[in-house]
Amino acid sequence: MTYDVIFSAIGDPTRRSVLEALRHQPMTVGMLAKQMPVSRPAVSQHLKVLRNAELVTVTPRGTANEYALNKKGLEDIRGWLDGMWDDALEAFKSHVEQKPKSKPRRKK
Amino acid sequence: MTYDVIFSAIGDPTRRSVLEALRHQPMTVGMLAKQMPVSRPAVSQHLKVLRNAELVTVTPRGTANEYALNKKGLEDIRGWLDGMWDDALEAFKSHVEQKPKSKPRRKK
DNA sequence: CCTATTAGTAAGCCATGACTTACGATGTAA
DNA sequence: TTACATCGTAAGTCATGGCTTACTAATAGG
Repeated sequence: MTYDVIFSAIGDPTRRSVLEALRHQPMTVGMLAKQMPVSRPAVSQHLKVLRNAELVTVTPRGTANEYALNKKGLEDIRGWLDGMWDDALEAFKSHVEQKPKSKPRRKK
Repeated sequence: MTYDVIFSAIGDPTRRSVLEALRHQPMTVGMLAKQMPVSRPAVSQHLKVLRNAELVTVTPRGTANEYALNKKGLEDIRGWLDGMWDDALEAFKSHVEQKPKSKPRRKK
């Protein structure tokens, strides 16, 4: 697992739309494409990226492929976020006593 | 606030490096640039994006500009993540009884 | 079988954005 | 004031990646 793969995956708005469409129930590629502004192959390519980032899983059902959210990827994101928080809170605490700011700059 | 701005901001690996460098203590642009593989103007441009996403804050100190993490952006990310979880957990539960998968495809 | 449905891949186009160098603006200190 | 340090922005280059239109593969059903 690399954060690069995960964050570049959710960095794309179309892919986030896919994830949000899968929040309530699994869907096939065709169903997803039908409610999105891009073509089915485009959705297919996005799903490949999401699969690689372990953000979705696939289950073949006949000729259809059913995609669903994958907890793994979401947990990875949470892990990164928690790591940021822990250290950040420390940093915030040790900077409650702010040093004085310099005088404001003249506007151009 | 838009998730587009936030997620496209953290989608870039260099910008995530910046955030991680700021986890422990605030830093100036020069300090950040010194420990990164890109030029100072590049860092400056990234900081502009991070500022716009409310992921960092600036404090002028003389001619130097000190950047620090901004809780706001991190909280926004957590918000998105929590939203995904709530609905996703429901979906997971209602699919514990899996329908049978079709027979596997022949390999090409 | 033969056809229809569903989906992944290949190839190519094109916009977005990440980077560099050059420059201008601001604040500090002698 | 002059020189220096620090920074943001402008302009231009170039690679990345998201999209479309073919095309191919695989399964279900008559």
